[in-house]
Formats: sequence, structure tokens, C-alpha cells
Amino acid sequence: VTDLDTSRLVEQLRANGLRITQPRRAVLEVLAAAHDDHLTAETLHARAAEVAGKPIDPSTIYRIIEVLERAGSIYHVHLGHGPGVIHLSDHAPHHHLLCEQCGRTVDLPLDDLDGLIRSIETDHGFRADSVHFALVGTCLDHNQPSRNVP
Amino acid sequence: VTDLDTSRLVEQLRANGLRITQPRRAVLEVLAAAHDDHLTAETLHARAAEVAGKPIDPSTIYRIIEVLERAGSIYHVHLGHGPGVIHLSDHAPHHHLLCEQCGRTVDLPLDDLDGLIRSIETDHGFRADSVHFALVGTCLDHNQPSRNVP
DNA sequence: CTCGATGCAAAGGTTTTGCACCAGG
DNA sequence: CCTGGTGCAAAACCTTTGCATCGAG
Repeated sequence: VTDLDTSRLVEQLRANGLRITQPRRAVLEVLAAAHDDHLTAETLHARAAEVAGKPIDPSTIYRIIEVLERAGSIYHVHLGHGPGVIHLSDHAPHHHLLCEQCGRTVDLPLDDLDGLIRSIETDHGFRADSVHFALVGTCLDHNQPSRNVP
Repeated sequence: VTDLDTSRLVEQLRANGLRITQPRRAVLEVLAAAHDDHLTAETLHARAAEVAGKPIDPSTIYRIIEVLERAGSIYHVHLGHGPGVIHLSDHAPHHHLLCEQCGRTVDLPLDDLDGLIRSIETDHGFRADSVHFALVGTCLDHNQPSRNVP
């Protein structure tokens, strides 16, 4: 499964005339393995370096994120106060409930919001990006350690 | 109206045992005058300094924001990729449609979302902050390829 | 070979923090 | 007065950029 995901991502890069370098391959493997996790650039950096077996420069990670975003492979959004988070764009569409207390994100199935988003588009002429949605608030127990917000 | 707002904010500070200093008063006046604008810290800083008639240090602004947030007077969220935005917490509840192309926010009436927010709370144990809502997407005037989402 | 991609280093914008001094109550 | 608040300066934090070099195709 992970290998298939990686190959597919590699194809997406090739289709855009981009080179498959070692750092890029490592990033793609990490993303494919992360499934629906929301990685920060820092986490992605650390994991990719581990996969590659050698250090990768942070700036390279950010440039790869930019390239992948333009290629349509990933999304990158700032949900709360902390760093931006990244995930593959072709996962099951979902939204994020972001707890401001602990920074934890809870996934919300698309259909919970689908009707709303549609009506906003017709009523307000605003096309909501269905995977970039974040609803900020507080989860019931906000004592958990956070990845995104201290 | 603005004066009343300012006094009320001053009372909120006093109630929390906080001192009414010149920079704080200036910030409160700016906030009261801003109505439902979504100020960045930088804008707040500039306006407060103007109101005070003398320079205020940026760090002071950030500390005031922190204090006001703890006192419950204001909210402070990061809607998109840019800096955080601030507004009073007791304005007419509304939500934000944030255009990623132009950064413009469109207000969305509360009742469009009220049912949804309620059902999220019961279904997911997540209390959405009804004034902190941001739906990221693209407004009609800017239906072009995005920097973030091609 | 050639151009795109990387590493390094430095700077960018936003926010936080340490410390000595100032001023509100 | 006396503690909380401020200004200043420096750093922390996340991210971007310039430039020389490297390596994929």
C-alpha cells in the first residue's frame, strides 16, 4: 500500500517534469506512510532524513513542500497558532476540528459539512476549499500533549 | 458607543486586578473603535501608538494582547498563512470566509452554521468557538489558480 | 552536459523573553 | 512605596531566499 502510494506520487512528480531526487523520494515515502496524519514541516524533515539515511536541509524540505503543493500532491495549511501542517491531497476528504487548548486536530467527515459548504457557495459566492477547513474551538479534554500548539 | 465600549473594556481589566496604563488604554480604544474589523498585531500597534500620541513597543502590544485574551476581552486567531488577527469577543457572533487569494474575509451569519456547530458538539465532543470560525477558500472575484492549492 | 535541485548561510516576518527602569494604585 | 507594566534588546520561531555546487536525465 505504502509502496503503491509512493509510486503514484513519483508519477505525479514526473508528470510535472520534476526530477526524482533522493530528498524528494524520501519525502514522498514519508508522506505515503503518514496516511492521514497532519505532519509539520519539522516532523516531515526529521522523518525524511531518517528514511534517506542522511541529513536533509530544512530549506530543501520547504522547497519540496512548495513543489508538491504546486503539483497538487499535498495540502499545507496553518490551522492554529503553530506551524503549518501537511498531508496528502487525495485522502478521503475531511475537515479539521482544531482544539486551541491542546492543538489536537480531530477529523470531521466531509458529509457533515457538505450541505453547508454547498449552500455557502450558492448563497455567498464563496468556494470553500473542502479539505482546508478548520473549525477552531475546544475539545472536551484538552490535557493532551500537542504537536502543533504548545 | 465607542466610549461606552472602552469603559466596559476598562472595567473588564479592573475586574481582573489589572492596571490601566496608557498603552493599555490606547489599545482598548483602538479595539473599541475597530468594531468587527480583524486587526493584526501590527495594525493594532500602529493605531495604538497613534492614539497614545507616542511610540509603544511591539512587545508591549503582544503582552497586552495576551492579557486581554486571558481576561476574555478579545480573541486572537490565525486564519490563514499570515499573522494572527484580533477582535473583540463580544461582537455579534459571526464566522469568517477567508479568501486565500486576496486575504479578504467575508462575514457569515451565525445561524447558517448554528445547527452544524451544535451537532458537532454532541457528535464529536468538540465545542466550536462560534466567533473563531474560519472557512478557507476562494471568493468569486479570485477564482484563479492558487498559490497553495493549484 | 545542462539545467534543475540541493546545501549552506543569512535574512525574513512574527512573536517571545530577560532585565532594568518606570509608573499606576 | 511596591509590585506590575513598560521599553529596549536580543533571541526564538518558522519560513524564505541568494548563491555556489552537485547530480538527475
